[in-house]
Amino acid sequence: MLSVEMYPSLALGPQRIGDCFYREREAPAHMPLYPPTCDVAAKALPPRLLAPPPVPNEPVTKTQKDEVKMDLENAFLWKQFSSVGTEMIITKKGRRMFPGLRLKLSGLNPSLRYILLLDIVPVDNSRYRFQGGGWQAVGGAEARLPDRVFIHPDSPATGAHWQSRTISFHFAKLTNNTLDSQGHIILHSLHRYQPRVHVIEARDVLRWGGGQHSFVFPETQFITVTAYQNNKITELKINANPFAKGFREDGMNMNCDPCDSTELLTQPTSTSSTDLQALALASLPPLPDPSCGYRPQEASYRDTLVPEQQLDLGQAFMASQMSDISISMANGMQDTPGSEVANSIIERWVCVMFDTMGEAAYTSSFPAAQANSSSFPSAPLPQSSSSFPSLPISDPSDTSDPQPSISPIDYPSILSSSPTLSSSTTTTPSLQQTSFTFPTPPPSNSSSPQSLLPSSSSSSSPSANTYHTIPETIRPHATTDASFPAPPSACQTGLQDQISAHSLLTQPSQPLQGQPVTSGNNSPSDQSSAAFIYPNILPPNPDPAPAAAHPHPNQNQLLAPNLPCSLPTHGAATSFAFPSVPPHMQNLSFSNVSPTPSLAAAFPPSSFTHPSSSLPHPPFQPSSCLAVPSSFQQSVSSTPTAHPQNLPNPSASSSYPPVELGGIPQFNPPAPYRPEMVLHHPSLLPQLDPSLPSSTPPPALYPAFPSYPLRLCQDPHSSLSIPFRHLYRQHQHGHAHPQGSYMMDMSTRPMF
DNA sequence: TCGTCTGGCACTTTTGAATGGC
DNA sequence: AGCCATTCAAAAGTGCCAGACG
Repeated sequence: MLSVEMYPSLALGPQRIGDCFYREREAPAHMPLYPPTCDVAAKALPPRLLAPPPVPNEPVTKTQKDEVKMDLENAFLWKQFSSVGTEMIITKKGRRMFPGLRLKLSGLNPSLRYILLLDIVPVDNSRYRFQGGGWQAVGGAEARLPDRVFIHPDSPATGAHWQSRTISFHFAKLTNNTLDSQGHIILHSLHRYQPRVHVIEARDVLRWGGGQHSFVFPETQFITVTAYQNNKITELKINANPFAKGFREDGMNMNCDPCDSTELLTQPTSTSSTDLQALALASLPPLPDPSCGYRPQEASYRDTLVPEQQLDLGQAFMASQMSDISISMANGMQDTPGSEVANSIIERWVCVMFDTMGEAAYTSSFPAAQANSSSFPSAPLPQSSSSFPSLPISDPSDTSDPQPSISPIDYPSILSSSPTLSSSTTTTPSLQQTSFTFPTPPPSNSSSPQSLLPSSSSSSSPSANTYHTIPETIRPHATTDASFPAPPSACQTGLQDQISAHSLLTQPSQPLQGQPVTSGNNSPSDQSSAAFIYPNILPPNPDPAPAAAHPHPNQNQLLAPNLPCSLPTHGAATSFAFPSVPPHMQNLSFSNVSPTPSLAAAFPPSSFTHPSSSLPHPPFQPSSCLAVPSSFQQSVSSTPTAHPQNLPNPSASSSYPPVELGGIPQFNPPAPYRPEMVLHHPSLLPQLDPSLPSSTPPPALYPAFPSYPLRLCQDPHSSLSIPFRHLYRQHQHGHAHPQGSYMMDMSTRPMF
């Protein structure tokens, strides 16, 4: 089982959230500085502070927030890699991602502060092997590793800050070292992952956990490797990565700054990314199908707003903490015991937040993912020629590309609600629905009129209103994986692409996802046969039916409920135990949650099941569920209706009772330093495998993962200066860190 | 034997300190 | 003394390769 022994790093102070912050500049050699721990606060933290704010009795309808839109600026580059089958090197010391995630945010409230998180979740429950020029699933995935979240160094920062520059997560590193103590994101080699970005409001020091938006860019899926398998990928990396310049035959120098976490936007579009892409692409073969050309820059995924959670921590507390955090807070820092408490509280809050986030992630990210992935293979839309997959993009400057580019598809936000924890003060229920805008239309998608595409970058883009959805569903295995490279059978026209949110919701129910996987198909042999051919090899028009017919071997297992929280099948739904979480915390934001329909929509069962997570965790209650009110759970679990088909209109779906957010006055300007933080949180581990039926608990491929209850442990290192700490999933029995560090204590997790 | 992983290597970029000039 | 620009060395990132491991 997972335990501290197994993951020593988990117990390390640095791992903690607070520790996650470090100042890049200050640290020599880019070594993360782990400030002193701030555990003391925890000890000092008065119980009352720990207690979550009371849940508002009545959800207040919250005005729809501005739609938050996120664009993947270097989507073009990602697309290039995706078309070949993106591979990411992981090393023991940690390896940066390339391409990195370069994002542009819009729709944020300039005055509010937001935290940006990056997490990487497995796409399916398979292990891959590069064979015959493609990636094939060759077996079950390995036991899931501690989940870590990378918090953007600039976090928290104002909406104006985020929107004024290109946001890059290049600092995030991937490692295969399960004992990693550097806070890197731990992944298994030869597994397929999907990065996700979460935007969380931090309205004020006292109240964090406002609306949450999660974004998934299907083209950013990748397979982890310790050495590149596909020469094409190597070529792309060498051509596009400045650090690999030495390997270029032509010595082409790419103009890009790999190190900028955020790039100030002097222009509407980040030139650097564009230039980079252009340069990188220059050497690349042209895309076969221009008609399907999509404009990464313009494309944007729209997230769904996650229920807001508020924690009313208390100003004094928050102020002190924030100051300590070195996050410049307007309120100034008070060096008082309160600060310590604040830290602890924050950590606690983070745990909770992530729990809720997890849900959010499910809602937003999954849907998107589904849509996306599905779009490739099973996209309902007509167009089709999906040349997308393996075709290289010829025109580096796709922006300039005269050819019709596919307008970004806006996916209806699956779930947008901001259930606010009712703080003592006001609670405004806010449901927000945002649509997902898929930056990259299904790969092969046909050209959609540009006009249709709202440029994500432009704040003015009206896209917010439109919920365009791509009816595609993601399939974890074989054909479904197509999301990645797979050539979509059809290209979407912008108009066509625009699908009502409702349709989006319903789509999940479509054949692919909805269809239950038969156990018979699960045989290992089947797996190999059904092997998903990573990128190119996918059949032009993957037939959903076949996919269903040849589910990944693991699928059976995958059958587990999509949502961790929705594990009712396991019977866990109601039984969640969150030792560390106060009861009311659990109920926090969701008390008002509207009935299932919305939830179901948000979390289509089929679409979310992640084999690894879901399967193994029978009883498991993801921490993500932590914040979920019982009602929510019930809805989810009880709502088999979750099937998209049954789902009500998306708009309706966003029925979460809004949690009220306190308006925090001012966050100080972003801290000068670049703190990085990695969190372990179960909640953020949604399952990307849509195809799995939620209703039936899958047979366990792996020993079931027990639940991951959140547990706060005291950490001797208290560093008031650091607001956040890494949260680790720890075995429930997890030994409290000797030093008493706070950790996410995940309930027992079997070690394999 | 095969597949995978690891560490070292050469190369490049980035960063910060040191230096010099104004 | 302060500011700015330039230079240099160290650190870090990159892919390649040979060897080790299971």
